[in-house]
Amino acid sequence: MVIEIDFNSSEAIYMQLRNQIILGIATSQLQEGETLPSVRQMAEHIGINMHTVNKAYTVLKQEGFLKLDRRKGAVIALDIDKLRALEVLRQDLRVMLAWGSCKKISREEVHQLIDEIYEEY
Amino acid sequence: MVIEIDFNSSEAIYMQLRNQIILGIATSQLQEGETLPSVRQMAEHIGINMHTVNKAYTVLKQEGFLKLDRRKGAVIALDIDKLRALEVLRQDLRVMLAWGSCKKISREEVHQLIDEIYEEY
DNA sequence: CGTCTGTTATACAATGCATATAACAACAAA
DNA sequence: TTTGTTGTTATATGCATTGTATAACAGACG
Repeated sequence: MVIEIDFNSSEAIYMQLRNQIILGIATSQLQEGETLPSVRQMAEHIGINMHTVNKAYTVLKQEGFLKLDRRKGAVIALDIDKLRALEVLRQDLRVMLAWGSCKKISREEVHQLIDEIYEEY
Repeated sequence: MVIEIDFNSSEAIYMQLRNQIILGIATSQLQEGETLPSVRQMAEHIGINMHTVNKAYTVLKQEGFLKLDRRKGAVIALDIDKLRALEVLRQDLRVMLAWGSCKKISREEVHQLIDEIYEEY
């Protein structure tokens, strides 16, 4: 799986890495049980510091996407709390859709956008 | 319109204020041409610093929600670049839906969530 | 033993956030 | 014209975040 970091982005590097790994899981490029490169390997590969990768992994662990094992390294392991996830998603979508609504994006256009994005999976 | 800031939130105060104003516009509690309280009044009202309000207003201006007038103060004025807005929304939704997909939230559940949120408008 | 793993600690510089005080120019109303 | 308001700008301080750097530790494996 290809990881690309935009060093000119205002988004934190560890968040970019987090997002790309989540996208990788959603698109089945990364599958449950699969191991990610170690923090040192990944850091070397991307050209960033070890601790920045470690922070991304720690966040992913906290969010229920990874399990960190001293033996095996970072393993994709999904912990699913669906009710909680739906509530988080609802709060995030509220602001985002309000933003879109102000930009005159209709409900139908949002639905279409959702379908287009889900086609990528 | 009631503004409520959560000082314990990890989200920046100026972003909370920005989001609530956007929600206010989307729900028609704030309408085009209406003036917001001045930076000093709003700061006094919420109990935060003037510059924090100013930053929120500046962001909203930059995003095309406000016009700042030395005479009238901060006026709701929507500048709509729909093509650009759709692209921004798509990028944000991609990560968010990937996150939800990992949490086993189906396409249909997202559609339903969208409808529920749009009901609030 | 040597090498890998995640983990932790410390330090440093740069940036972002929030506050504080102060001043300025432009406008409105007294 | 004076007074008060507006957004705007400047400077300063304290604190947290971000990213980097170096280092060490304990557990696991060959």
